[in-house]
Amino acid sequence: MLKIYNTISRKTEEFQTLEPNLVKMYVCGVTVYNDAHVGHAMSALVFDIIRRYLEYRGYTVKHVMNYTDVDDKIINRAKQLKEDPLKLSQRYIEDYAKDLASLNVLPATSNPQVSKTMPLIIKFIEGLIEKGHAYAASNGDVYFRVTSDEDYGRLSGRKLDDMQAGARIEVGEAKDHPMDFALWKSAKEGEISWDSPWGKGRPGWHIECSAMNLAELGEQIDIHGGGNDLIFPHHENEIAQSESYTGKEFSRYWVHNGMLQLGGEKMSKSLGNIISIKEFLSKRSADVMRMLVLNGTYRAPLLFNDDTLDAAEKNVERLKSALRPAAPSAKGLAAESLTALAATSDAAKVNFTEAMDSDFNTAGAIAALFEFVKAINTARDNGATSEQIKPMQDSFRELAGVLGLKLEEKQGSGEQDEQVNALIAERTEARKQKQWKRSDEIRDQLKEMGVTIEDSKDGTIWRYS
RNA sequence: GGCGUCGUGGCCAAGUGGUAAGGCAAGGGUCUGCAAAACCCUCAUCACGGGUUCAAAUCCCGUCGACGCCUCCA
Repeated sequence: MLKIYNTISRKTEEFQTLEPNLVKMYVCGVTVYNDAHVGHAMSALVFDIIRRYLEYRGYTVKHVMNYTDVDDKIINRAKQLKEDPLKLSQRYIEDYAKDLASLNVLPATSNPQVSKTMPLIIKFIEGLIEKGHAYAASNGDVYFRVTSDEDYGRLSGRKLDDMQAGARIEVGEAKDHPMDFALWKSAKEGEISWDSPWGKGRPGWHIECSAMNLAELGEQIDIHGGGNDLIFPHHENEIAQSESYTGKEFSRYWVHNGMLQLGGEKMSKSLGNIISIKEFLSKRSADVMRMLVLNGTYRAPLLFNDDTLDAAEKNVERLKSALRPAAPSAKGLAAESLTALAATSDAAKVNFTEAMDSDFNTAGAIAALFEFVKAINTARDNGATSEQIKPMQDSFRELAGVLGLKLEEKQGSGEQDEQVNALIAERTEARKQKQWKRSDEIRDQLKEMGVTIEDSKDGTIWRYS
């Protein structure tokens, strides 16, 4: 039985879908005006892992991730670059899609964009006005009336009265209540805008997601996800809008990932402590980033530093060690040992599922994968043949795949391979002659080429590292 | 100040009532010409102070501390 921690109830609940075997999951994507950073990667990875596990559990997952391509920041950046805002955002949408692909994140089922959802957004706002949940101000802005929603604040656990202390009405705003938020913002001179019943303008941030949800998944969804920095006000406001509009419970489960921490602080554009996904991938592999996430708890802050990354890298290497073949000359394992091996494999698989069922306890799932590693490596050390360990390796690889780990050994060109093989042949000959100096020279040379070698009774094996 | 999450070995981190998973690092060993990898062994009583209970890291109260949100943010 899969259990998921639900932000709105602050409890871990049994997971039940609205429709049998179908999960409708909406995850807040990014505002596209700059390179995405590893904090975005964390969120994308968390929901990729959740999606993959749900699919492994037999669900069909409709995974929607939006792109906010209409926004103040985009407009400002476009102005700076003297580029059309929609072209700019389109450029970064394609860029982000590439980043995600290079992280082995499965593409969402659909990626709606604000600029392409405009008619529904306007219709949505009109509906809210009709129902008395929103009002058009004199300046062309439209606001959501928070006092019209009795439950306002229930996701973030805030009461309207508590929130008013810090609330301010900015100059130029025409709100009835300080906490009212913009559904539609009237356009300033020369800005990109769309026609609406309230004049030229563009939608506020929150209404987009409500509208795209409705467009892609309907009135009710199973899982709504995003970073926990979005709980208030973004998700709170989404709930207010959607439930006021449809009169139905919007999302059954609210799932929020913790923030990536760089030097004890959240990594964010506004703090300027950013490492882009591209920069990261120029130094470490996608598996390492994913392992960093898997090794932690998706809801907790994730420490991103050399120590945690080095450990993640070692973890990945260790997992890979289980996939290596046995020596061709291996003499084989007795039947009873094979039975024990199969039993270990089954137990590890159960542990994996139990961990993941428990609110996606990926750290526990990784521990289960290490059970495989130990069992496979021990079997190999004890003389199992490649054939004998293969079934367990297949199970192991399948589960690693559920977490999105590729565990690929680095590949070289055929030319390189030949060169390496030639050097190894020479070294083997030198070793036969006990010419240790020459042998070690070659080993150093190979190391410089990025090749690690291992000698054993059955010969020398090597790999790119 | 308000709301929320949390504080487990040198580091990362599972575990939410019955005497502490896993990984990294460290030390010892097997293997090796030496290495490397793998394997074996060693390594914590759970921030602090009270309380509930036959029994608590796990529940309750308090203290201290960290982080997030309260303004754009994954």
